[in-house]
Amino acid sequence: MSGGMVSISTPTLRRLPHYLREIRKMKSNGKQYVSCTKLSDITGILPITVRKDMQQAGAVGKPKTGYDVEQVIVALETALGLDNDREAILIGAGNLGYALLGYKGFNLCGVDIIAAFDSDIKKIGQEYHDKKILSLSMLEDIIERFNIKLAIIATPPEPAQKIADRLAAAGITGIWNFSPVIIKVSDEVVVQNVDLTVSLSVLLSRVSKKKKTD
Amino acid sequence: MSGGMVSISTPTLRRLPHYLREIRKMKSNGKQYVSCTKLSDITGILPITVRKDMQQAGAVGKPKTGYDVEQVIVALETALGLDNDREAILIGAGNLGYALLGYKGFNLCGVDIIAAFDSDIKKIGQEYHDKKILSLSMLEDIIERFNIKLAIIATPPEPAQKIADRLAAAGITGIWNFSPVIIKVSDEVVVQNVDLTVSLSVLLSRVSKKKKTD
DNA sequence: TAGATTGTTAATCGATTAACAATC
DNA sequence: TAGATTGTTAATCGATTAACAATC
Repeated sequence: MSGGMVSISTPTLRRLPHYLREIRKMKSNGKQYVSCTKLSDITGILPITVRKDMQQAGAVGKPKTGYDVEQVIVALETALGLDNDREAILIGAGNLGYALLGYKGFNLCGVDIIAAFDSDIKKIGQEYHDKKILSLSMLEDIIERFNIKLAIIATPPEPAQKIADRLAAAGITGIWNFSPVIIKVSDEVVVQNVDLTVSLSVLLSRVSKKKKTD
Repeated sequence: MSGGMVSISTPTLRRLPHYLREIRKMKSNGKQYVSCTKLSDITGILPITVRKDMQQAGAVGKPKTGYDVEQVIVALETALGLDNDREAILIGAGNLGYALLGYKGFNLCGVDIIAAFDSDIKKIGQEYHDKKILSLSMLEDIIERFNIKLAIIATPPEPAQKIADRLAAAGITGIWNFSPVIIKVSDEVVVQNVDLTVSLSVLLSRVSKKKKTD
């Protein structure tokens, strides 16, 4: 659909979901138009930044009125790749895996976890949040049979790289990695890391810096 | 202790934990020195970037030999604010909260969750991963009595802002926010967001962009 | 010594912000 | 019309990368 041949920068990509969430709220409140200044007020992001982000997302607005809510939602969803539903699998049904299996935010992104894998025989065959836990030996079979492209790694760090290798070989193109380790994959696979120790460290650093400068 | 009066940039702050993790491994393997090129090989980060990061962290190395493992660990821990232990509380004992209560990564950061809070009467009084679930009405009391400075918000988005207001008023200076909403606080409080919907959206966007350009 | 590595200074690149024109 | 808002072009800022000197 044209519109977005331009590549979207990572900082912008990170802000888009916030706009989308707020605009969806407005839509359900019956609003028809939204302006950058309005979004700026809500999110705390500078109006000019919002405008630039909208531009990158391929949204087109009308001077004075702003952006059509329906249209801008479509633009943002397309830019974020939420426009087509996706099925995902999860590897590692520990504490974090369990929480992710019950996480509702996935629906907002059009993602549905169809199965989870673990190596613990005691877990295999059980259901967590209505999702079946399968043996890791079935990994490739399920990926290929259901043509899965998206995988979530929620294992300890040690097996993460090997799991990633198996996923890539089986045809996975996107890996959401919660394991605190840097995973190396070929260029065809996209890895998005959520390293909680990194995030916590950044918080601690900022807090103690603030304390020092007081 | 001088060393680090210079403020550390966010991108650098994000990379430091990776170096720290790998250098700790080296230490336990008996290594005495580590070079930027070595760290680059392991992490995939450019050597010059590693060197610049080390500089920001206040690490001092020797030409030809590299950085003393013991010394650089101290430097990184100090830069990351991991040098003093911290007690934290958690608000919202749902799926995610439960997982966080059992998360081992906290120890690596010197953080210990001493209690969790929830509004659900059925949960109050129970123990998750050996941590007591307390009533939200006791929030301020516990924070002040134990002089807690760090809080983790793992509630749904709706109550998050109000919780944050209560936390700030009670003396919390650092908030780790897992709720998918932008929290507004005064300048004295540091908020670090872990918005899973944002992270997942970024992944989806990258995957679908890659698909288009093939 | 020679060579590898750190430390430092400069160049490049990209994101943010500012200024202003266009338009409904 | 007047004013608010988008769209666009330019300026600023900061992070990354490159080049090279210093040093063990």
